Amino acid sequence: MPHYDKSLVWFRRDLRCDDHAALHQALEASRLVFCVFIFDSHILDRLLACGARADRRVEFIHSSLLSLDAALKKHGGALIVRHANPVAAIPELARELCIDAVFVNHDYEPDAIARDASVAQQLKSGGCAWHSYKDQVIWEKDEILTLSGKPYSIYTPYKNAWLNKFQPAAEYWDLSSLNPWDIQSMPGVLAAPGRISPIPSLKELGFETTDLSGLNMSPGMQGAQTLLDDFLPRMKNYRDRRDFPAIKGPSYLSVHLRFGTISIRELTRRAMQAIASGEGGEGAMSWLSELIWRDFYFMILYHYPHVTQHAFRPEYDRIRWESGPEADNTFLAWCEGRTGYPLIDAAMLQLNQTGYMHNRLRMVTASFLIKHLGIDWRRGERYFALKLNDFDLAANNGGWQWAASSGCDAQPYFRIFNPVRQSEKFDAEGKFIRRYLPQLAQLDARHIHAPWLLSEAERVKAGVIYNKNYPAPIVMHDQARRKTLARYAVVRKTTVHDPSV
DNA sequence: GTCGCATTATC
DNA sequence: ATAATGCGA
Repeated sequence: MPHYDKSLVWFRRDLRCDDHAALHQALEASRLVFCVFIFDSHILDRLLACGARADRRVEFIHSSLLSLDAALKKHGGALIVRHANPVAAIPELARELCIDAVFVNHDYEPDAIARDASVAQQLKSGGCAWHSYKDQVIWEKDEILTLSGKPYSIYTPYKNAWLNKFQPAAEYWDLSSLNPWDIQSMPGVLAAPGRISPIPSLKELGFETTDLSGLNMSPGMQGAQTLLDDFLPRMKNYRDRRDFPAIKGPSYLSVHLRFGTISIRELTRRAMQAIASGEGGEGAMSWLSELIWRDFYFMILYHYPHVTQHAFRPEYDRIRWESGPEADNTFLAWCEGRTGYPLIDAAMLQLNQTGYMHNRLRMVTASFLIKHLGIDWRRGERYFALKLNDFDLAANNGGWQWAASSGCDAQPYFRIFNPVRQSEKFDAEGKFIRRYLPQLAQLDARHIHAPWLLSEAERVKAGVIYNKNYPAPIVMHDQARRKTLARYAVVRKTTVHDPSV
């Protein structure tokens, strides 16, 4: 690595200044280090085109940038923030500041890879170096391969290989590869340009403030640390509590992992230390496994970028999904939580009202859209992308393809979640349902999962009136199940012989 | 080639 | 009990 006079760290989905690979490397190799974030005008325009002037994610980023800027200022630096097309703006800024090298962390999304390639090419032709580092995953793209040198497509062997990548040590694993990237005691110095324009306000970006604070969502590194501190004592219970939407089982850190306001190495270290010390119970391994799924889906997206458009398994693109006005209506009913299945509707209301949906419910609602309403999983994927605060292309796509049975290591196509069984199992008392559907609150725990099983008189007695305050079920499970099995028959390689013949 | 096995179930 | 299929060693 040559030594540079002036470098630029381009922040993207890594909005923190601790344990930051690119920032560390820049400070290692440069005399002065400038920092920049670009609000990508393409992305913001697309959000505004959807009418989303109030987007929690834009506010989350904006607020996280203010804290990042404040933290950088404490060390003599500052965050340059611009609203532009980064493909033009980064080379431009590099020229303005006479930058010798730009440092970033790898991004694995197809569009981001193309964007980075274009920026890197321009910089290089202008005599500026480009350095990109692994930061947002533990083991990336080509670090975990099968014995034949190919990427894994089945999670369990991938996970085993992922774990085995850590050398054994006296304390279980050698975790030195998870040590934080040092920022504090580096040779390089953070710098701020002489004339720096203030960070644009949300309003100047074309957006409005949202209900982030009302939702008790704290952006920035501090917000992430608060959540982590809250989760650490609960980690050992994670496996046993994670599946119940009415209780506080998960860490709620996904949005911070999305924007990099916390380091994946810190979380992984915490989990693996808890496992090694024996204090993590079953929960720590179960939580670590979720972090490994995250690496897995980044790896899949990198190697198989076609998954953003097509099924991972091509034969699943042969499926004929429901389309036309009637399908549009059922899709809208699903979006708005009007399916008549209380758990589904409560989950969709949680998503619509808070931008969050419990993981168990992401599976149940996805399965319902695909396998009860017969609607193309891509439509559901797009809706989640629009609504989820923690939306991440790799994980969202992986999850939807899993539910559609079309992905790598997906659930088998003939496995169709029964929304009532799921409701009875994971919200037995109906506590979560009642939180979002107060009109069902008077139904007792036995009937709240399937109100249509009550007589009309009993429903009315509990204050539930069809087409007035709650809809009749949009589809019946048995019928939908049979229809879906028929729909999925096109993916079968063999024909089943009728045993009676 | 062969064999064990596969996140989150359902009836 | 089920009821597939192909991955990965």
